[in-house]
Amino acid sequence: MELEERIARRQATRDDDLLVDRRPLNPAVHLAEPVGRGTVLERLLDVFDPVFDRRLPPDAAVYGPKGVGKSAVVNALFARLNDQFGRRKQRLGTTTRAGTATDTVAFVHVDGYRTTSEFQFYHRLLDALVDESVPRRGVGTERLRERFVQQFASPTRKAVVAVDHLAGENSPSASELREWLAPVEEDVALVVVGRSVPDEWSSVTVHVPAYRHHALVDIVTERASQALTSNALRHGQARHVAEWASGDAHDALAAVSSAAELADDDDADRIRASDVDAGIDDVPDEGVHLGRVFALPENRRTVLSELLALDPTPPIDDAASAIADRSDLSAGTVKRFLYELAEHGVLERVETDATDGSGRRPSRPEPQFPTLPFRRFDGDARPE
DNA sequence: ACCTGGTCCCGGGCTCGGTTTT
DNA sequence: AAAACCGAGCCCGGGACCAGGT
Repeated sequence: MELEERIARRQATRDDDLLVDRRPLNPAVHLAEPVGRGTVLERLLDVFDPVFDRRLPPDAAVYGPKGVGKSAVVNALFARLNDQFGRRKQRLGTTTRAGTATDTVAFVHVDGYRTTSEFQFYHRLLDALVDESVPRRGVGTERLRERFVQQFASPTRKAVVAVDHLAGENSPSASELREWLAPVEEDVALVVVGRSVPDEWSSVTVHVPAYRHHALVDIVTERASQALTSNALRHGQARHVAEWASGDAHDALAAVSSAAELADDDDADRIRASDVDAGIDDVPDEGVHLGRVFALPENRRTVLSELLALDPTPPIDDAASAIADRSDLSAGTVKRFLYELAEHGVLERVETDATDGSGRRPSRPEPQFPTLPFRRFDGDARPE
């Protein structure tokens, strides 16, 4: 920790709040330096080894269960490698004459949650590769693709593109990505990141295993020490949460974050057992990652936060009209959003037992993500 | 048979960048 | 140079239709 940070923390603690800085506990935000992922990093560096000779590495699939730091590792590694081997961004349409510059390999990391169409795919890549702003509207997909392909007109220009969160409901599939990259397949390597290896994947694979217990305890302890006053989270509590999360850092951080907020709201001077229990309780089994919720379009997120304000959750129809009253969306649209979110696993429809009259029984939309951290962190610390 | 919940899908409007006309 | 126009993707609204329960 830097000296300045330490001093800032002292100042912040003067009002003796338990919670000094909640950001390190945000489960959707990765640390610049991944903890406990040494072997995975080595394995990835093996795959990317050709780049040290300025050659293009092979395609690769990075896979492993939820919350084990796949994105964290790829994100951190790509940032460093791009600093090392990527060239400064260049203007659209200008290419360096062959031989006047050394070969460069740009490393670009895009999020599949936010990249749902071919247009957006090229847009994000161009945004990372060129200096000037890339139009979001008013220009066709065809045109963007041409500009993208043009980036690789120079034989010295290459790129490694990582697409995160593959196999999400709206995320593109590996075969779609291959199609989109087909015009530049000689110059671009594709790295896919997801829960499993895509079908018919014939290139390299790198497995990211769940965190071991002690590694997860380290992560929780490290982040808690940055976020809270000292000893606010006891070691036994960290171990307890890590045990419960069984290797899933997202769930563990969500639980600790909620526990800290609850304790802080009560002006407690340390996290109590009841806070930990409540924090754990707020994290659904088999829920979705908060990062995925934060990646939703703004209107869906406002619908979600309005939904959380309704307690207890009413049946979908009532919920939709209540939310519509408080927003500028129509009840029909809100209803459709709720059904879509349930379809994508963000909400779960729970059948009510109300049997008023005839017709099919309605269901209530229950959140399938940690709601306390959602309320605290939505809007801030969103990448891109 | 009838009712209500749930799914699917498409037209139109919005916004923004590019292009043509004034 | 400014203004008017056009066309791109995206989002909302809502209708048509299907599913499940009495």
